[in-house]
Amino acid sequence: MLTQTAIQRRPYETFSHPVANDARTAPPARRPAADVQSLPVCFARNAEIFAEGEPAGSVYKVVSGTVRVYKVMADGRRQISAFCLPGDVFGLEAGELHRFSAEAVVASKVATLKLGRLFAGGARGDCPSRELWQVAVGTLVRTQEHLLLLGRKNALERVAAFVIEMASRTRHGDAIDLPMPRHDIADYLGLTLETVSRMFAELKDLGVVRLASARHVEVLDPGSLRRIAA
Amino acid sequence: MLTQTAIQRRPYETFSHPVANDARTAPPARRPAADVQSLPVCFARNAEIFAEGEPAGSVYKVVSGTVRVYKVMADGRRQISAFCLPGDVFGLEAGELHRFSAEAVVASKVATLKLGRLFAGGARGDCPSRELWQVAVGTLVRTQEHLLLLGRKNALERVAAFVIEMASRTRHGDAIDLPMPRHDIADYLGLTLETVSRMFAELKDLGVVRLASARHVEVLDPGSLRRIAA
DNA sequence: CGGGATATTGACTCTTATCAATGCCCGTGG
DNA sequence: CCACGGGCATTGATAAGAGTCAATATCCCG
Repeated sequence: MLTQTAIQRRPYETFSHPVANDARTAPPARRPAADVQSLPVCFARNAEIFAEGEPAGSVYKVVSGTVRVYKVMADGRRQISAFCLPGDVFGLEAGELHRFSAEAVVASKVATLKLGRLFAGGARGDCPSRELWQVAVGTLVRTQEHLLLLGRKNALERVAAFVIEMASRTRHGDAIDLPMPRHDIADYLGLTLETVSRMFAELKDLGVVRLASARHVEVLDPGSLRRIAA
Repeated sequence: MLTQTAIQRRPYETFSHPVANDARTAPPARRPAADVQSLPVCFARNAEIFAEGEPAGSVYKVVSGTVRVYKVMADGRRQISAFCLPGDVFGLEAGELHRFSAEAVVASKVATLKLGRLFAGGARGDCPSRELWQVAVGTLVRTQEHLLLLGRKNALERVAAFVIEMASRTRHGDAIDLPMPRHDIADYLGLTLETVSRMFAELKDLGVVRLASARHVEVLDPGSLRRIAA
């Protein structure tokens, strides 16, 4: 069932309170990343920079070292969405909360930039409109969600997730009318059309959906479906 | 070698010149999507809305129907990055050219929005700064690139692509110093650490790289490496 | 020099791809 | 109205790629 690798152990010395160690200037701040602005902070190897679910309000720029940005599934499967090298910025979020976690891969210096300062109150030059920003950030969120699916979910989970996604976006009660052929679904989910077909059959056998026809799916058991999609 | 499905045939009735058919108002425009602004245009099933490599200068909003946004590899493997339903916006690009193609899945109406209008010359409310915009769009581009890798590339191709990515981002001649362990690489590439290790061994056996140690990779044959990464 | 984390390698399993046959659905034309 | 045909989908048999489990091997770092 769980095809892909799960993280066996994670006995990292989780330094949840990284310590500034640029000894010349830094006071012994606690949680400096969240408060200080634009002052590079050091993180030890494997130290957490921020975690999924924490309030977001800054972005971070790697000054030296390497950072991994990742997401972990309930059962421990992990998908790293990016490695950030010096100069890279990470931690940008669409909403109020971090949707990813970030850790230093090796001892790294990271500068923090308060988001408020990055929104130009009045424009200098042309900056994107609020709507355009929403579009870009929304696309980013969806794409990142899809990364986890493609990197770490098995065929059944992918198809279940797809059904959920389509159901949530085309609300007609719990009957979905798929506009696309199996081939397209396969190319979206990184599978073959035969596998997609088989997984639909399996969801049907499990009593989770009913297939009036190939394009017409009825969700019978949303709870199980959500559980399967992981 | 080529694990994933390639598109067997694509005998779509490529309507490269979709025709506006809202008969009340529309003149018989040619290539209306690129010129008209904000006037919904109809696309037939499987009609091309834009193609990879074409100049980009607008974004598109689905009014009715469904659109697939995708990328095709040289050998025909295709990764759909998104299905766009009514209300969704697509076609936003970081640079001058479209990096994806878009087609109507079923007969669809699409509104075109010139990008110029979406950059607020003077700000109403706060809009993101140019830098922040660059960060968001850059992250988006990288994430989308990664989608193709995770959805459609096999293990050897993924590792080869990873080596290329790291080489291009950490320029020290052609010797790379990987800061992360195999486990992290695996979780980035959607593989297991054993498979990553084996693929490095294979690249070595092929004479494409040299492994001074696990963390120290030397690219011997960039051409082959690029060819393998697909 | 020793020890723990990290990496490699091997044997085997399992999921998913591949190849191929058949079935279904729907529009079209006799 | 029914038969035909073509695209699409399902199902089966088999193969291949990647995962799993397990046994070393190597590399740091103290």
